[in-house]
Amino acid sequence: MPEATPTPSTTPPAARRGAASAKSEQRIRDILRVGREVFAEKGYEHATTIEIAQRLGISEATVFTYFRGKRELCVRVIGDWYDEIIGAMAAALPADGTARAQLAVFMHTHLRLFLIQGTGLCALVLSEGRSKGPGLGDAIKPLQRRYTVALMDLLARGQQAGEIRTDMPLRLMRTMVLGPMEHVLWEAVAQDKPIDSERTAEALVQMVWAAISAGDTEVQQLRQLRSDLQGALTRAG
Amino acid sequence: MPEATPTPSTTPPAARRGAASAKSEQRIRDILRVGREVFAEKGYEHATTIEIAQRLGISEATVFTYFRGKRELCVRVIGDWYDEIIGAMAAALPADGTARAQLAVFMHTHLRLFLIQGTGLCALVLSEGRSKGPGLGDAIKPLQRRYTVALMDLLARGQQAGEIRTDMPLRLMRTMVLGPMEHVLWEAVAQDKPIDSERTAEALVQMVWAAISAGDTEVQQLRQLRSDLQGALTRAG
Amino acid sequence: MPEATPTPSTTPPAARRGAASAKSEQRIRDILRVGREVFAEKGYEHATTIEIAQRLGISEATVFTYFRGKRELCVRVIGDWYDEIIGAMAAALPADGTARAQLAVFMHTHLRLFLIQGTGLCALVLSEGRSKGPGLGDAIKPLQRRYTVALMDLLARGQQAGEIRTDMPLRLMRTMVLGPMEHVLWEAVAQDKPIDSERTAEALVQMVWAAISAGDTEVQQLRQLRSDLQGALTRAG
Amino acid sequence: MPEATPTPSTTPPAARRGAASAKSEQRIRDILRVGREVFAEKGYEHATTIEIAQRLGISEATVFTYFRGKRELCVRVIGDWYDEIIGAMAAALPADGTARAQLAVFMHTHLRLFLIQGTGLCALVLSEGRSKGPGLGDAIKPLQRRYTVALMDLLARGQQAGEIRTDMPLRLMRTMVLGPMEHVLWEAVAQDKPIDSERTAEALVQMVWAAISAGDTEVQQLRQLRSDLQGALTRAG
DNA sequence: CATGAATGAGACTTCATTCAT
DNA sequence: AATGAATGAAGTCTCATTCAT
Repeated sequence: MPEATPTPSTTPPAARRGAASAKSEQRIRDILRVGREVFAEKGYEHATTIEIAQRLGISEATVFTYFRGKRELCVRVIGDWYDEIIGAMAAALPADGTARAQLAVFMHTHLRLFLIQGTGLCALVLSEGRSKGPGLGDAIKPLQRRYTVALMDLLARGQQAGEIRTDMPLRLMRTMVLGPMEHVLWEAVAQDKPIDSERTAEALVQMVWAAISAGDTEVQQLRQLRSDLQGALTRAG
Repeated sequence: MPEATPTPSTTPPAARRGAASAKSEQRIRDILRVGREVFAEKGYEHATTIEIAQRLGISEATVFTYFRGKRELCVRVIGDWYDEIIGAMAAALPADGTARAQLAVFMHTHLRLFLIQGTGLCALVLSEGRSKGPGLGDAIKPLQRRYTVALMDLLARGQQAGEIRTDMPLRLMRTMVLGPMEHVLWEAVAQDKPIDSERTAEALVQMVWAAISAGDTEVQQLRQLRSDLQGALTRAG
Repeated sequence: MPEATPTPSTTPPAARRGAASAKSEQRIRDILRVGREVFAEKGYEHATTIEIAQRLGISEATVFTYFRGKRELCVRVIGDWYDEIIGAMAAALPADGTARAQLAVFMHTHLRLFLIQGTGLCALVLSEGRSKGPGLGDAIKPLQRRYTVALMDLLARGQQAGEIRTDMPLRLMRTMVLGPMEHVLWEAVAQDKPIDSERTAEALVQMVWAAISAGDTEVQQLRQLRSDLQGALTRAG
Repeated sequence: MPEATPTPSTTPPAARRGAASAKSEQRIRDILRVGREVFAEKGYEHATTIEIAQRLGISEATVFTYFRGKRELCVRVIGDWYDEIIGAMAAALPADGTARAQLAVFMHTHLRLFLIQGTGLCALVLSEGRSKGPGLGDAIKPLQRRYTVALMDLLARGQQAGEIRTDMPLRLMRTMVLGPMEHVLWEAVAQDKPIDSERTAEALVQMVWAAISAGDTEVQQLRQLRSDLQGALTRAG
C-alpha cells in the first residue's frame, strides 16, 4: 500500500517518462527492498551503494538511474517504512474502546512492528534522526510527526473521556509512552538479544497506564494538591 | 574531579609520552575539549581529525602525538564525559531519604547534566552506542552500565523499603525512568530548542513515580501529606 | 602464456569486477606492466601507488578499482613474473638428456630470464623475500619453491643416473647451483653493468658441475670425449 | 677495534667539539649498538628512530644530536659491522698454508660471522645493497669490496701456487665462493631456522674446492680440451 | 647536552557519483 | 534501460626531522 503511492518527491534523474513501466517499478521496489536491508544492517554511514547493487546483482550505476543518490534512496527507504507502520498501526487500532485498551493495542503493535523489521531500521531512524548538515533529519522528522499523530489523538480522546489525567501536557505523556519503548528497543539493538515483545509490552502498558491514567477522583485531587504545593514551594525558593 | 584521575587507558602512540608535563597535559586537555565539541556537533563519522586540529590552530599530526587515533580520542572524550556525570550524580544523590526523593534527585540531575553539556554528546553516545564493527559500542557499554548502577541501586532499595512495586522486573523499571528522559532529550536535540529542565523533570518524576511506586503507598503518602498540610495550616493560624 | 591463466587470486576490491571485458583486461595488464616497472625500480616500500597511476596517466583510484591494494598488486606482479619464468624454464628444459646437459640448460636459461626482465624484479624478490610482518614473504616463498622444483628434480635424476655425487644433500647442491647465479645477478644489479649471460653461464656451469658431479664419472666422460674426438678426427682424415 | 676508529665521515651536526668526551662516546656506542639491533630486526625501512630511542630510554632528538639522520646512523651501523668482520677475518686467516686450507678457514669464518650476529644484519646488507635513489647502496658497496679483498688475494695466491685453476676469471671464482654462502644464509633468514654453520661450511668447502681447484694435470688438460671444443662449436653456430 | 613538543610531507585507501556507450 | 569504467575529494595515520629551552 505504501509503495503504491510513488511519492514523486524523489524525481529520478532519467526516469522522466510519464508513466513508469512495470519493469522499472519492479526495479525500484527491488532497490528499496535491498536498500532497506543494507541501511538497517549497517546504518547510513556504513552502508554503501555498491553493496546494495551487488546484493541485487546489478550495476552500481543502475541505482543512480532510479535514485538521485544515496541520501535520496535512504529517505525513500525510511519513508516507505513509515508508511508501512503508519498503515499497520491504523489498521490495528480499534476505532473505539477505552483509552486504556487503545493504548495497549498501540504499544503492543509498536513493539511488534519495530522488532519485526529487525531493529536495524529502528536504529537507523533513531541514529540518523539528527546529523545536522544536510542529513536525513529534515526528511525524517515530518514522518515521525505523522506517526505520532495517532498516539496524540488517542491520548486526547482519553483525556476527554476522563480516563487520562489532565494535569500533564499531552507532549509529556506522549514521551511517557514512546520513551520507554524506544529504550527497550535500544537495549535490544545494543545487546542483539531479541526480547519477548508481548510480555514486555504488557508490562510496559501497566506501568505507563499507572503513569498517565486519571486514577480515582480522590487520588487525582490529592495529586493536584501535591503538585500545587510543590509549585508554590519552588516559586517561594 | 573526574579528569583528576588520568585513566591511562589511552596510551599515546607507541607510548611516546612518558611523564606528562604541564604543557603536554594542557595540550591533552585542549584536544579533549575541542574533540568533545567537534564530536558533539558532528557525530563520530562526520567529525574529522583535521577539524579538531584546525580549531586549535595546531597540526593534525599533533593530535596523533597525544592520541593513538580518532577512535581512541573519541573513546576518551566519552569516557571523560561519563566520569563527569557519574561523579556529579554521585555528588548529587543523597545518601539516604525516601526512594521517591532520590528518584526525583536522579531525574532532575540527569536532565540537567545532559542538557548542560549540550545535547551533542548525548546524541553521540546514543548514536554510536551500536555501530557493530570495531566501533565505539564496546567502549561505551561498560560506561553506560556503570552509570546506571546508581539508578538500579536506588530502585532496589526502594523495593526493599516497600516504596517501589515488586511486581515488575528492575530492568523494566529502569527503562521507565531512563526511557522518557532520553526521549525528551532527543526531542530537544532534534528541535534544537532548549527545554525547561526543572519543570520537565518534575512532571516526569510525578508520572514515573506513579508508574513504579507501590501504589497503595502513594495514596497513603498523599493522605499523609494532606493531613500534615492541614495540621500545618491549623498551627499557622 | 602465464597471464593467459588469470589466476583469480587477486579478487578486485569487493569483487567489483564481474566478467573481465576486453577493456578491463587491458587495464589490468597495463597496471601490472607499469607496476612491475615501478616495483622493480623502487622496491616495495619506495614504490607508490600514485606513481604507478601517473605513469599510466590514470587516477590513483583506478588502480584500486582493479587491485585491492598495493600489496595485492605487488603479489600479483611477482606471481605473474614467476609464472613466466617457470613456464619459460619448463619450455626450455629438455625432457631427457644427461644431467649435465640439463643443468647447462637450466643455468643458461636462468641467467637469461633474470637478466632479460631487468634485475629489478630479481632484487624485489630477493629483498622482500623476508620482511617479517604481513609482508610479501609469505606470498613469495611458495613461488620460489615451485620454481626450484625443476632444479631439484634434475639433480635427483642426475644422482640416480650416477652422474651427480650422492655424498652431499640435495639442498646444498641446489645452493651450489643457485647461489653463484644469484651472486652474479646481484653484481650486475649493483653495478648496473650488463653481463654476458652466455659466457658467464658457461663458465659457471663448468665450475658448478665440477662441484657436484660424481667426479670419477667426469674423468671418464672426459676421456671418452677425447677418445671420441680423436676418432672423429681420424675419420675426418 | 672497529669502533676505535671513529671514522669522521659521519660528522654529527652538533658534536663539533674537537675531542669527544668519554660520555658522548658512550652515547654513540649505545646508539650504534641498539641501532644495530633494530635495523637487524626490522630492516631499514621498518626500523624507526623512535624505537631505537625508546630501547635506550632516551629521547628521539638525542639520536639526532649524534647522527645526522636515520640513513647516516644506518651507514655507521653497517660500517662498524663490516669493520668487525673484516678484522675478525684478518685475524682468523692464517698468513700461510695451502690455498685450500685458507679457503676452508675463510668459508668457516664467513658463515660463523654472519650467523653469529643473527641473520638480521646479513639481510639488511643484502636487502639494502640496492635501493637506488639516495639509498644505502653507495655506502655499502665500498665496504663489500674491502671485505672481498682478502678472498681475492687468497684466490690469486692459490693460482700462482698452481692449486687453483687458471682457466676461469678470478671474479667468477669469487662468485663461486660467496654465492653459495649467501644463498645458504638467505635460506636461514627466510626460514628463521638456524643452520649448523660448521657442517654446512665443511660441505660447501668440499664442493667449492672441487669447482675451483686445478685438479690433476690430466683432468685439467682434458677440461681445457672440452672448453676449447665447446667454444669452437659455439663459434661455428 | 638532552629533550619535549610540534609538524610537513606524504602514503594508502574508500566511495558516491558521472558519463559514454 | 543498463552499465563498465573512471575519478575527485576526502580522510586517517606515520615518521623523520627541527628547534627552543
